[in-house]
Amino acid sequence: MPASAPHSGPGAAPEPTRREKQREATYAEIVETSLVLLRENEDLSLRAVAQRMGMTAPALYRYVGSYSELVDLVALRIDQAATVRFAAAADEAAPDDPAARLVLAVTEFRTWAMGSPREFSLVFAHPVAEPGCRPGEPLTAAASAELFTVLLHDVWRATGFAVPAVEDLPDAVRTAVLDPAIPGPQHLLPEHERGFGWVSMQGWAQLYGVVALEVFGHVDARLLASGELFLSTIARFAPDLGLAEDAPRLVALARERIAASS
Amino acid sequence: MPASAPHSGPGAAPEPTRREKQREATYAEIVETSLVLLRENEDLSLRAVAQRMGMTAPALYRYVGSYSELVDLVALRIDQAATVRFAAAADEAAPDDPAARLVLAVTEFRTWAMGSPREFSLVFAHPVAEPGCRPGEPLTAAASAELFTVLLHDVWRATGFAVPAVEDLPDAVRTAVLDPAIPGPQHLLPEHERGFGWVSMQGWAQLYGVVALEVFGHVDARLLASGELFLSTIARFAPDLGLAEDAPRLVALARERIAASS
DNA sequence: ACCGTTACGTTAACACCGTTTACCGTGAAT
DNA sequence: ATTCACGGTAAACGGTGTTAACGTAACGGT
Repeated sequence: MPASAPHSGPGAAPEPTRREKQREATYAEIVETSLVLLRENEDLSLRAVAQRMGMTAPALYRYVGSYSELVDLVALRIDQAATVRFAAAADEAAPDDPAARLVLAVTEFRTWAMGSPREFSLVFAHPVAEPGCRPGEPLTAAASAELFTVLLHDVWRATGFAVPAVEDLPDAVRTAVLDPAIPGPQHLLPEHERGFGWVSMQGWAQLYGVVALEVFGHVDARLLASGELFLSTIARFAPDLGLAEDAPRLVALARERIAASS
Repeated sequence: MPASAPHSGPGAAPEPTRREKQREATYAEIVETSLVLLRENEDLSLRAVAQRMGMTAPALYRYVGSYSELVDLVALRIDQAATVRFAAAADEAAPDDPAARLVLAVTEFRTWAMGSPREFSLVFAHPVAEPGCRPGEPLTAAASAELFTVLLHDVWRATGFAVPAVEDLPDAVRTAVLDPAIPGPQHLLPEHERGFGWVSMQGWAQLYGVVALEVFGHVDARLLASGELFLSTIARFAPDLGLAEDAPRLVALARERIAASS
């Protein structure tokens, strides 16, 4: 370990050397080139990425250990990029309207997924959990999940919807809720309010479920295009979030956004 | 076209000649060999299938037009085989207990999916809908979907749960419901009762969603193993099926089955 | 019973893939 | 100025889907 740079006190910034910056740059270029390939509907391969960068395939092995490692990296990057898109959608609503913010974000999630099915598959339909992955480990590609959790949390603060008591939860749920796998505001909650995490997971299951169903097309094509299945999912979940009164407005908001993006 | 066989009246059975039977046999052997490969966690490739059959890869092109066509065929076969498994699970309940039959079948669906993630992915996380697929076309690999529709229909006949009026449905939903993409008992319903199809689709979305989420592991691993997310989905949907009173019993039934299979 | 046609299988080859090996120039560090 | 790790290359191995050319055996009609 080169303690290299002078004038760097212990714990100071890593002081990236020229080599390191160069390396970091090509690292980023590799991932970015992969994104371009996906966007242009060509298949992602080491040779294709290398060729677009003016390199040869074996050179990439100086940066990634294997093809699947590249895929993991790309999936992480996609998740990040998509998340800023979701966040931007949320920001189209007023800051004091957390329900609208949540609805806009999840609607953007659906729009993005249906417009970028390859990317969606890479991030959300991948064998993310190896059997050897020990339980309780934080999930990868969780930036979007964290965003949705935060937005849901804001709704909770606004409506104060009912949340199950921690002691009433089944054992497995309680231990999972007390030690969340997704980073976010749950960690700051007092233990007796951690039931919120359970509602959050159920909501995520609803959202992921209907979007995956639509993306993979296991539903009537006409229904799919209209987005009514997605809208009905929102409408059905709204009451659990203390938004029974707001449901028509929120569904209209989502419907409008879907219509605008098609 | 050889009108070949003698004594074959018009419209009679195709009277399969020896060649045709032989062809059909190898056709089936190809698919069956593919299933074995999947079951043994080896990757499905034309060469691997051919080798196991004592043939060479190009010979398979006499039967399938391409690799992806083989995959489609295998997916169809998997769906069929899995469906008989789900039906067998349903038959473990009394014939006059349609709610239990439905719950056992969907629980078996989850168990199967988590035990055979490769097969599940092949059938349910595949680009089933090409952009050129015109709307209203019957879905492939719909045997399981049809089974669940039938079971749900039996529940409806028993409990008579509320179903939306056809004229109240959004346009896209109404046209889809009046001309269902999934074969099943909906076709026999009078038009004013076709709202059942909408409930059926919503239920399918719930089931598919939570199972896909669990299979692809985008949820806390401990939660996943316990199956509580799946159970809560059942509990949440039961009231919509007129099974509010029955919910605890049905959830207990599902929980018991999950515990037995792990 | 013969013959032509058709179906079914082979081998060889092409283009692509991930991955490993051996080699080598350049640039940073001592 | 020398050393040496880093970042690149070309060549090669085994694998994939796919096509072309070629043989052979079985069927159908006369």
